Amino acid sequence: MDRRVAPRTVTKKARTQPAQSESPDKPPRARLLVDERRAQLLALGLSLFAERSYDEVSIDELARAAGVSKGLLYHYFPTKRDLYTAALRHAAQQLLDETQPPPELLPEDRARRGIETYLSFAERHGPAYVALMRGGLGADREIANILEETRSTIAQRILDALPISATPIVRAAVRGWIGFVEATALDWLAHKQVDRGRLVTLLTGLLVDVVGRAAITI
Amino acid sequence: MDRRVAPRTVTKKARTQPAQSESPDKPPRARLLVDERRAQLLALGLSLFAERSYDEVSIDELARAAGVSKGLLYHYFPTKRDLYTAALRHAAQQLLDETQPPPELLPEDRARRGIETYLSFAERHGPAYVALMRGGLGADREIANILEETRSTIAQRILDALPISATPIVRAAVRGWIGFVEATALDWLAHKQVDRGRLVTLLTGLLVDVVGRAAITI
DNA sequence: GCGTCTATTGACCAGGATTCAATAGCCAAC
DNA sequence: GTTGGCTATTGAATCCTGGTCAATAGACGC
Repeated sequence: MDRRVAPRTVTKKARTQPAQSESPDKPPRARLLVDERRAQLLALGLSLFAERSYDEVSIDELARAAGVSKGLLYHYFPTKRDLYTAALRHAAQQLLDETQPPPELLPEDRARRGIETYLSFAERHGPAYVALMRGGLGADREIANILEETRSTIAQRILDALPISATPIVRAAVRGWIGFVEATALDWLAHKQVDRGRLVTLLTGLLVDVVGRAAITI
Repeated sequence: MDRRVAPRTVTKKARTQPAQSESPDKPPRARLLVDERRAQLLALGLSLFAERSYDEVSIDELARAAGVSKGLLYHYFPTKRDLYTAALRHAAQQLLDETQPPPELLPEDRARRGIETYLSFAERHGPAYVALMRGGLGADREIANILEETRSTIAQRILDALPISATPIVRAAVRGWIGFVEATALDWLAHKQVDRGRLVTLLTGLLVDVVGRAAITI
């Protein structure tokens, strides 16, 4: 996570390098491709917002860390919150991608594998995962939507793999189970008291219980 | 939810009412008892923060809605966030109080009753409950702590009522179950697709499943 | 009525989000 | 290799909102 952009586009020619010692080390304007810069800012935002809360991270800090002017941030993201939500969306998508289990596996294995990769993601990204899930920002619409969609996508994957029809109660149960997974993942990250394998086993088995009980609940 | 304080302390004497038409309707300073004022501001804060996110509600708006100067808010709450957390804490405590089931009931009935009152609370307070749970504010420490303590208290209640010892995995499972309840409650509020009684039955039965499965998970 | 206590005010300040006209890399055409 | 144009980038100015503080004005006891 290098917080300073390597002025690679400059190295080609290294022209207009006045070598004036006006300021100790003032890197010349680094002009990147739009996509590169956007990706850089996104990644930086993600890493900063993962460690500290939304308004503990100022635009100025963000800009300084990126080695870029404040104005440029606004060129890429119309508002601070947009940067935040974009970063969140990015992380959420990454989570969805990684936890998509190979379709050739048997249903039970798919479930287990999905849970395993989910926990891996949580463990690997630590604070970012917490930020993603606790996502809050005080019930902000946009944020809530991102989380909502993410959960919804996961729920749909599960429902699709189920041999029974997705009645409202089954659907609710699956949503609940996702809440269960999030809660235990968070708890697990915080305390690391239970063995990872046991947790996976518990979660997998529980999915069966949950769906089963939902199906027979009158 | 009247957003203007009735100047009740003034009605006693109604003195120094100059009746000058200097401004259409400028209510005289209403001097309340500290506790009253504090309670009023807390309630107002809760209602506003329940509807819109933390920084969509400005101090100015809060003050205007309370019919009070900005400075007074800061007399009662050292910071905007303090007001927010105080309101949140208040709501959380209320939730805990209401969901405490009568101790004379049998364990199963206690569980059922607790869940019922929990859902009632969620239903009755609607947006406030959502704000409480989604509470985030970007993983702000203080906020997270309030939610953490609330969940922890509920978990402890359950663990105390359990006939088995609270091993780490059982503890984790109970935490997970609480996450399950929150997720389904939120979903239920949003869609109201499943019958309340069925949901209670599902949640109650699941608590048993969860604890049982946790206890036997190797 | 008068003095005291303190709840309340409103003008002020500071810091951080946002805007925008001006600047400067890079590329292509000559 | 110079010139012109496109646009990524800047930084100074603005605006908004959270937070401060000395001054004001209800209530109450005397």
